[in-house]
Amino acid sequence: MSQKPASKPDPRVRRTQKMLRDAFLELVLEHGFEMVRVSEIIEQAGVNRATFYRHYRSKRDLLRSWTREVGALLDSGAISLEDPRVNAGSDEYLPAVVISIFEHIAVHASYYRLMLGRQGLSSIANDIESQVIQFLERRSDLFATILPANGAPLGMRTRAYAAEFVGIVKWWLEQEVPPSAAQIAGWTWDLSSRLEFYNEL
Amino acid sequence: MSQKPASKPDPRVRRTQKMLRDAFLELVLEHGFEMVRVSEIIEQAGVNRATFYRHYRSKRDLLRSWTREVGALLDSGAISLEDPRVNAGSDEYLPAVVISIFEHIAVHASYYRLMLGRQGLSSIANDIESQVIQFLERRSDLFATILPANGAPLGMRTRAYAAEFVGIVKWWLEQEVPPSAAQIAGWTWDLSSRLEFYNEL
DNA sequence: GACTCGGTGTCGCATAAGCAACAGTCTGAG
DNA sequence: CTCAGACTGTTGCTTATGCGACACCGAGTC
Repeated sequence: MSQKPASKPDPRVRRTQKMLRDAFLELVLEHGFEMVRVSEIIEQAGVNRATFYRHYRSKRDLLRSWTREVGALLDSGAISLEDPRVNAGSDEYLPAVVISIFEHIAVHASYYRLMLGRQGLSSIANDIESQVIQFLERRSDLFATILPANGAPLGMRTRAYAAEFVGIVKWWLEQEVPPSAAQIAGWTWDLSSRLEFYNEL
Repeated sequence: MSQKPASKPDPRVRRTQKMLRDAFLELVLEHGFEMVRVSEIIEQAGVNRATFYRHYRSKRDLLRSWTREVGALLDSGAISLEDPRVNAGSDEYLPAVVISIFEHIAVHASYYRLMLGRQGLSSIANDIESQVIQFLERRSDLFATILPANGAPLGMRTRAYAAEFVGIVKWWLEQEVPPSAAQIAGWTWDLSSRLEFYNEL
């Protein structure tokens, strides 16, 4: 879909990490983070104890390593910023990356609900927001030009937009009948454009 | 469930074989047996080519090896012949093994439909029936006493019962709303007891 | 014929995963 | 206190898998 030859790691590694994460997710959803034991994770995943510790130092580390991937996912999705598939003919410009990010979240909704839900692990939610911030800062070359400026420092706008984005995602994950990824992406983009509106005052 | 310490094979082996079988099943259902290439199987399964050939000599071998397990599954299920969990208090005696066999089939219904369906691979269907026959012969010590005799040679009764059983399974797999495993097991058992009825004539 | 081309099957080497054993920590029961 | 049990990390060794390379074989195609 979006990742092409981006340095393939060993398939065995991807497999076991996926098994461990799936098992972990299921157990946390069932019993809560604190109650989950490493021994339960590896049993559920069908993975050896030694193998678990070759990848993670603890269950918290498993969580963090997953969160770290958010940044990588954002980066890989950002490739499609030039992808003109969205609203190519429309007068509204909506970068495809925004949609693909929400699509990614929709696919992994159970993960994100675990991390960002109301009773979720707030420390992890902070980590995720940090990833978003760092992404925006990494790609400030892109967003500084795309996102309208209103005189406020770029750093401040970055932080504001990151927080706004995470807030929207949290709201989205709470909806009974959530709007489509494209729909929410459009609204999100409109919101970010309000800076331009202020500008015109 | 039914297998306890029965000589655990390497988890990695079980995993890759399951991945290969799942991929194979999906591809055969989609394109038919002949059209499926080994290279497609391994790609779908995410397994290396060399690994495939370490387990199977060809796609036919994959199929056969799976069929061979039918016998093992029957054997492992037959352990529960003494298990009195079914109809323990009823006047009807229904060996638990009969139910567990049908439960097994229900769980793997997609597999069995592939093998035994009308447009299925008849050679494999024959293999499966052979497995059932061999099972009944292996455990003739059990079934010779449980299944009523009517004077006909044991060999003939074995063949008749095996064919009957496979026929029932085929019918079961065709039903839109199939009866429960317990239900079909009860009927099957009743049918096998008709020999007793003939006896009383 | 020679020639790609796509698929098959096999090899040796590198590495991830499994396993069994171990010591360390904590908690609760006696 | 002491012991037992459960869980955690860690370690060497074994084994299965991944990988790349290779030869092989049809079926088209020039």
